[in-house]
Amino acid sequence: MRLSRFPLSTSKETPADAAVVSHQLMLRGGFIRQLGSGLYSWMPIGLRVLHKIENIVREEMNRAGAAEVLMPSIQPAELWQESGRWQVMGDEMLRLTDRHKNDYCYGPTHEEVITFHVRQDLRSYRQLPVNYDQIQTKFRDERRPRFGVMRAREFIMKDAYSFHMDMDSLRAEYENMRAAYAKIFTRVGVDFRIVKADSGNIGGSRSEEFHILAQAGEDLLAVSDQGDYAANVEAAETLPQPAHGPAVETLSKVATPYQKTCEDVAKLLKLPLARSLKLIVVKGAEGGLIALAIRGDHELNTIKAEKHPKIAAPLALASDAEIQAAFGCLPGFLGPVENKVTVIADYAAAALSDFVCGANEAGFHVTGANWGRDAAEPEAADLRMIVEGDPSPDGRGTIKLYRGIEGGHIFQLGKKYTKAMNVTVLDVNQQPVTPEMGCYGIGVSRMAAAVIEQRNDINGILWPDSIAPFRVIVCPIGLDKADTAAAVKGAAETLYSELLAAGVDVAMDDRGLRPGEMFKDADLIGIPHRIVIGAKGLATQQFEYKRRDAAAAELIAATTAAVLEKLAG
RNA sequence: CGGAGAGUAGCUCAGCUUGGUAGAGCACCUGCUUUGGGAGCAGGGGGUCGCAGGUUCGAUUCCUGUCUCUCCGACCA
Repeated sequence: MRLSRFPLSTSKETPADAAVVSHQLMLRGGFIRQLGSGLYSWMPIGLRVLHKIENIVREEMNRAGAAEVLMPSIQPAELWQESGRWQVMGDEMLRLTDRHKNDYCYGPTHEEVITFHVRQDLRSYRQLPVNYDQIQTKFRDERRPRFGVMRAREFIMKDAYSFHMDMDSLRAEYENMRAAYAKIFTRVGVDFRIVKADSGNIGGSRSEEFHILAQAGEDLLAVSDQGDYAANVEAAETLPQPAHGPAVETLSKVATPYQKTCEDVAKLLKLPLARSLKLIVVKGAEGGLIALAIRGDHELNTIKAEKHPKIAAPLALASDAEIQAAFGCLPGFLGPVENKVTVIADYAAAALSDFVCGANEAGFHVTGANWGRDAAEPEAADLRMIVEGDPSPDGRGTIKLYRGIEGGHIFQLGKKYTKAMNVTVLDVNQQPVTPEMGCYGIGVSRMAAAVIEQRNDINGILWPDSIAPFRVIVCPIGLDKADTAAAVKGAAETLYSELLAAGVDVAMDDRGLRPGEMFKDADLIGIPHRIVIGAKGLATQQFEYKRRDAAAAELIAATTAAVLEKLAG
């Protein structure tokens, strides 16, 4: 590609609205342009990157035995009503009505559509297992789109859906996809980590996320410093603790007129925060209220809470009025002592003795509270967010927290959709069987941003060769100098055409810019290899070669063969 | 959805408090000069000041409404 004909629009200034480095560099380099909140166009240079990522994904999916399809982005409401998700998805799903007043949505995902097609086409166990994949545009009406294409509303996703006669087959395909994903992430050139995940409203049992480690990541990951344990904090278990110690202190009421939080109470009483206890009151699965007891220095994990059989899902906090009626005071002074609401305590909270908690009376807390003596021994459960320093749930090492960008997510869905949508195939005994299902997603457009988060420096992006918009850029210098221009131009043109002939993805910077501008642009847009051709070097039959990530340039022989050798190494 | 902020030239922003019909830098165009890290000089083009009302002789400026965008939080395959 000749840059003189390639619409490249770079900028020196950092756009005001971009908060993270990938968004800033994608805008400065002209990779994307914003159309509206969470809506981005991929400009020519950006689309080259996107296509390279897509091609890697496509190749590896193909190699792993998936069959590519392309499904509509607009989907009829009926399918979503069948699966039950027309209600569940809420405002995140963009709903549309056509001229006949029929309801549709812009697909946020495609479980329903593929299941519909499978129901049409699959009759026999002989047709299974099968895995359909597609690379396609999704729309999710995020409450708060941010960070450019990292969390856009419209985005490109590779999704895949597999169908199986039994769980063994599903598990095998899950492993197959897991391995394919690892290859994809490796080829794209990112540092990633596979972590245990919550499956969210998509449903199903086993699920893992592929995270690209980066400070700008929106997810927190709990990783053992010794073992293999790694999980999204949403899904990271905490371990049961030994039974609490004996009561030593006597229960006494203390005035805490202005202290409503555990932090404030602990500060006032000069006690460690870890000896305080808070109650979070939620609705029970069978109606009524349930009080969740959490240690003052811990945080409730709402996903764990709503999975508890006694707690209503989705999690619903009790209203102030309900709390007033049940406890006789408002949140800020609640405690398990002398109350009639069922308490479920987090393992760590259940292990407390001589703790501080609300007195169920506005303006007062109690110290020296003990389970068994002052409050009924509670049911203990895993309810809290894991924190740094916790023992690893697998018993090996200690948890450290990292930030990650979710680049992929794989699920064993089981029969959730095939059952809801009445899919059956005949087994060898001519009996109808509801197939098991798996699904596997990669955020293709997000991946481009995630790579930049990991690979950038003061001058711009450092693309890996595999997804760079161009692998090499040829920069002829001094094209306006009457005496040497012809020689420089000739050498550059020869190199350019020979690289093209050799199948190298090369850009020729024939825009006639000054050297500084060419170098700044090449660095900003992250071309991994740069060949500079100038009169100086040609005088000694040399080109200058510089890797984007190298500190300095080096001189090489002024031949295409020498350049190819550098690219190979 | 709660809180905060911003909409003025392609971009980054000033001007608004105290009303008198708009500026800078970058970018762009022309010419000259320059050619190894976003050069220099000279000249030039470009904005119904987000939109709609209101107040006023007069509104980018004051008032009201509205739309959009961003940030923090909550939320989220």
